[in-house]
Amino acid sequence: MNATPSTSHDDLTGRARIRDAALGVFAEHGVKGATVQAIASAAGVSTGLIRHHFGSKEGLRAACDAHAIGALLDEARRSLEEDAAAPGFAAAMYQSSEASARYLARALVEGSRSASDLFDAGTAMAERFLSERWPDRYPPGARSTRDAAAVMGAMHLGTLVLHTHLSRGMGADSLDPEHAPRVGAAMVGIYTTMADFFADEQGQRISDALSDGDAPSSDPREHS
Amino acid sequence: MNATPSTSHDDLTGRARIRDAALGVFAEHGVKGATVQAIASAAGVSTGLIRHHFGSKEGLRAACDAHAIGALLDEARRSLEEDAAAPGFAAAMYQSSEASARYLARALVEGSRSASDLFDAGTAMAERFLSERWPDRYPPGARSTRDAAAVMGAMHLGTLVLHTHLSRGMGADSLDPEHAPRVGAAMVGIYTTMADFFADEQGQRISDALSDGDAPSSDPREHS
DNA sequence: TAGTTTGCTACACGGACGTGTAGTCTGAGG
DNA sequence: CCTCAGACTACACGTCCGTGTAGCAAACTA
Repeated sequence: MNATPSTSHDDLTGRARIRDAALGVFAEHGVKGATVQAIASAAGVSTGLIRHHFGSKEGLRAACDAHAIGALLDEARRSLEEDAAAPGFAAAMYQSSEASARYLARALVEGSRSASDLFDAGTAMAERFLSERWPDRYPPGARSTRDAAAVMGAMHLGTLVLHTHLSRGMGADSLDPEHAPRVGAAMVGIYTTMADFFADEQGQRISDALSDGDAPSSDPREHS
Repeated sequence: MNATPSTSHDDLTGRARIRDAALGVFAEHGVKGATVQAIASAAGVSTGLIRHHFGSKEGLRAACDAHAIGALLDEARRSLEEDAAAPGFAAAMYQSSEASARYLARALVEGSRSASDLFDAGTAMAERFLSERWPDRYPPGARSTRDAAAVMGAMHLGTLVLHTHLSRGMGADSLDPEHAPRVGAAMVGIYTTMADFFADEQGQRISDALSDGDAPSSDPREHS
């Protein structure tokens, strides 16, 4: 009767087929853009069966949230309670399926409780990571620390949410496990390269201008 | 009769009010989730007037694309044709209104021709920026260069697309011109800090693992 | 002043979609 | 053999929403 327990003990059944189909259709067209008819067709069942199993479209969406994000969220919260830096969380994110990743990307934009909680958990982990390792630059609880943690979360998840455009630019599916490491490698390269840039004279001017509160004039690509 | 030319010579009129209202409703609920009735109510007009001015819902969407993204796209393309690094483009992005930024964020996820073109233009600028400044690390046309440019674009635009979550984490609207510079400042800090991290012993291991093609095990927050 | 265009509204049509209902089939338990 | 529960389907209902039509009032033209 409850939704979460039967997420994986019962797979291959109609219920699981519907959920997997919904994951894909929701990810591609959004919750509003997806129709139960399209999901039913993709799963090879009738619309009535969806209602039978999930009660309503919103119930199906909640089940998708629980399946695609719930496990990640649990892992993230477990990592936050432990003292050690999260080994399980990163592993869980990596082994989450491509379909779940696409769904999560949509959920982050369309607004989902689970997705928001996951973002907040990631931000909390980033804040602890920063303030434990560089307590002088990122004092725990300071505004600059919270800013940096939130921006870091947004930047990293940006590669997930914008995977369509990212894949187009890379010439390969950025969510495919075969190509995904290229994203991480590129990020490391960007970090070191941009650090050099902002240490230079011109980059320093931009950095100073940003600290003052006005826009720079020659930074290629800044957020809106 | 044609749609694009009258985007700004005629403001304050009903047409402009509809367009501005649509920008907000589309940004908040998505194109599918938005109803012409809701847009009409927000603009204080009837649904018939929307049809009179824009022909259809899709026509209104195209007008929103042209208004919110067209100017940015023109500026980006102009910057790409010139040799100098884009001063006008960054300035245009900064002075684009908050409503346009929200709309662009949605358009990037829901799929819009203009938004995709803008992402590609930004990626092209980033690629030129990288390969001109560090030709040894980022040779023009190399796969690693294209990867880095695309990832850089996705990361920077991630702070725009995920502005809802980012604002929650920062405790202030990240799109508000008053608080937006904090985002840029945080990014600069993250670049320098993470460069230090990846230069360390532990970070080096992660960096090496990413270059090999398998997932690391202790990086807090990696893309899916 | 008559005619035309333009901005705008009210209202109805038709289709799509979420939801509700009744019913069939299969398999397990007594 | 009976029955009862669960999986599953077919079909109808009601509503929402995009679209189409008709028409009014003001402004501009001649």
